Amino acid sequence: MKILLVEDEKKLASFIQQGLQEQSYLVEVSHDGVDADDKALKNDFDLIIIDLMLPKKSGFALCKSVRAYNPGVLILILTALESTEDKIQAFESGADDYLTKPFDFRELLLRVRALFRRKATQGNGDSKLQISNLELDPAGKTVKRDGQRIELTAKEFGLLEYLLMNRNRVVSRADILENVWETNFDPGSNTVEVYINFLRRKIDKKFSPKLIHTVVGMGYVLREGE
Amino acid sequence: MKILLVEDEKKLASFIQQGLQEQSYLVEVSHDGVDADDKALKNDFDLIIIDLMLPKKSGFALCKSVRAYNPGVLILILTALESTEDKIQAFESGADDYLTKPFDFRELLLRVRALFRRKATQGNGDSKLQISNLELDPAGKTVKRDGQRIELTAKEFGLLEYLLMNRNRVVSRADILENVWETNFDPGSNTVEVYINFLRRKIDKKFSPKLIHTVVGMGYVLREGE
DNA sequence: TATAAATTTAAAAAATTCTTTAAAAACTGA
DNA sequence: TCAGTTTTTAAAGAATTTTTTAAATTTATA
Repeated sequence: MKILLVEDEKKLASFIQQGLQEQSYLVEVSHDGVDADDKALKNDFDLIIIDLMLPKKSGFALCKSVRAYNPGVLILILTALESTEDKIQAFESGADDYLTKPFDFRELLLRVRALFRRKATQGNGDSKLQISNLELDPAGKTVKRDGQRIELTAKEFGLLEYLLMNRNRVVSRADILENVWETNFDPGSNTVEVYINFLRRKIDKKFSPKLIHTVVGMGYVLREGE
Repeated sequence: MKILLVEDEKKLASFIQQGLQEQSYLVEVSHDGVDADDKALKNDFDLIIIDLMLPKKSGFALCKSVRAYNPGVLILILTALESTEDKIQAFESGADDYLTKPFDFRELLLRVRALFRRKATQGNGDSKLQISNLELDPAGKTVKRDGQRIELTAKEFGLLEYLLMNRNRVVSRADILENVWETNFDPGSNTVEVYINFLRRKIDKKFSPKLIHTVVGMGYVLREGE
């Protein structure tokens, strides 16, 4: 994932850059609006993080211009201003999200992840996920097994989607909690187990082959073979 | 996993030490920056937890110096200071993560685990491992011999994966304990031997050539030749 | 070859992990 | 607010895995 960070405060920029790189994102930094516009045009970034207060070209202007020639890119606005006015203007300029300084780095990370996730489920609007006779449509939020529509709640859907994105891969409870529940910890609760059970009841019980398998001591996996 | 804890407040240090040891991490404690620097140079720690306020040598200085001669080690900074300035400085000094006091011990544990996980997944492509007609898929946690699926438990799988990563290399019982059981000591038990035999029964007994070999007095090795 | 050390094997005991159910808590929408 | 739904917590029992124990076997060496 390639990210362009546009921030003129150099210390903050390098702090954010480092943090993102540790999460193995590819990060380029630009310190003013004109340079950023240039870089954005030449490279294919997935996400552009823009500080509103920029030299040479305002964040809003940059946002608009980038959006004009690249409708697909994600844009996250950073700013010291909390005003509703500014939020509105940000979104009107084409931003996808908005974060007020000062912020906790973890929060930035959360937003970034959420944006990518959103894009991922959006981008393949027509590419449904499937395995065996189970089909999931991320756009329409529907699930079918043997052509038969199955109703899932939001969490159930999220879990199934995650398992499906990782089919044939064993995912641990921690992986699931992190990606579906978006929390890293769980002091001894069994939410995941319970939801696996919910899913099994709905998508596996009356059908064959069984798709959800538990791998004791490791996690769960969605696959056709035993 | 070996951890060095650098914290001058002795009560807090021993509290953290105890908590980490209960999670079976190996923990050494140092009460000042100079001693810590010394220890870090002589031993091969996986993680160093550093309190910023230290006698003799500041946390930042320690962090930098440790990072200079050991780029691979993980560093977690503890501090009473909440300022963004300090966070930035911490990351600039080469820290991997940052935690503000007072903290819930479980949160510390979380961070520690996350750091280890991050480190582990860095070099870890999910490419399959194989030797002769034995194949192991780290992502799907499956093992095949002659194309035939073999069921292994978590520990058996971990052991085979380790042997496979070290194929043609004799690994001692101590190596195995450290890397598969993640403990360095074993008060006169034969767990490793027992597990080697579980594995032999499952992956070698009905197949040829034999792959697991005993090197008396040294350990075990996975290889094709005798 | 005899003896001690190291390794293998099998069985049981202990510990952990999973499933399932039920009920409490937290949301949601009328 | 209230009823219905969804999500989370809790707990018991089942299933499986891990560890221990101890005896049998093999290997090294004096």
